[in-house]
Amino acid sequence: MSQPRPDLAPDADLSREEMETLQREIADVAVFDDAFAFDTDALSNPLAATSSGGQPPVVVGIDQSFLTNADGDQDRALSAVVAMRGGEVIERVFAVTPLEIPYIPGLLSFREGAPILAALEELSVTPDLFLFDGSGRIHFRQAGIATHMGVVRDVPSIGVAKSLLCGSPRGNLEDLSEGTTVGIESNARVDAPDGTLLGYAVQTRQYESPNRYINPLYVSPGHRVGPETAADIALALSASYKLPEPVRLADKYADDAKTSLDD
DNA sequence: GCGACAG
DNA sequence: ATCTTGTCGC
Repeated sequence: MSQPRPDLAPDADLSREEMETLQREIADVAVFDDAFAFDTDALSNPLAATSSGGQPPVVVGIDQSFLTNADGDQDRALSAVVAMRGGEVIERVFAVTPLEIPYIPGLLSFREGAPILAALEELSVTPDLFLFDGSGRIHFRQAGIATHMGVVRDVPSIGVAKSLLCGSPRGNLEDLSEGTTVGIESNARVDAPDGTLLGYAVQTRQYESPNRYINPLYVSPGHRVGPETAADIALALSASYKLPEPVRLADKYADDAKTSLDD
């Protein structure tokens, strides 16, 4: 059984090359297959009494917003964490930490990892699953923020991104019907054999009629979850909105908490 | 050199 | 991510 790896936590003081080396190490220990004990069917059902007789699993959604100083510069990141069980919110916490580095595609976890880990420390319930706003295995070095955080805490995790960082869709992504998934495989930009399945484009919501259509989500394994299960869970946790509820609520909480701070 | 690029 | 009104469609 794997263990938490606090030694692999993101360090914003590392050189860019060291960050990339750390990401390859993280991808190496990450598990991109189902390796969890909770009951997937009980994720969104409030009354689900699991086969083992316990409570439904605790799903935690995580998202960030940014705070500005007097000069108008973004100087702090706010991480919002929303814990849900059986479709209901059971706890919310957030943490603010100073921003050390700018946003660099592929190095997001080194910018946002500190506030996330700090916020997770505040959580009193024990998470069974993390849902991140960002990529997991769909990443140049197969170590997006969902993978990085999942490995450090050794908690099953899934990356839910609104746009595609890298990789190639195995089919057309325009105007997919609700519930449809399209595989995303590695290409030359990804540190994996070409054709490796990295995740799925997932159409959680779609308009009924013509003209406009909603873009899919890009769901990928973070840690201890396989690509199919990750896509299934994203669909199961999406209600009336495009984003799965835990992520959508974390997104809103990050915004509300930010507003309540610099009011 | 040129293009791509989560949040 | 963030800055932001109106506006198209159900």
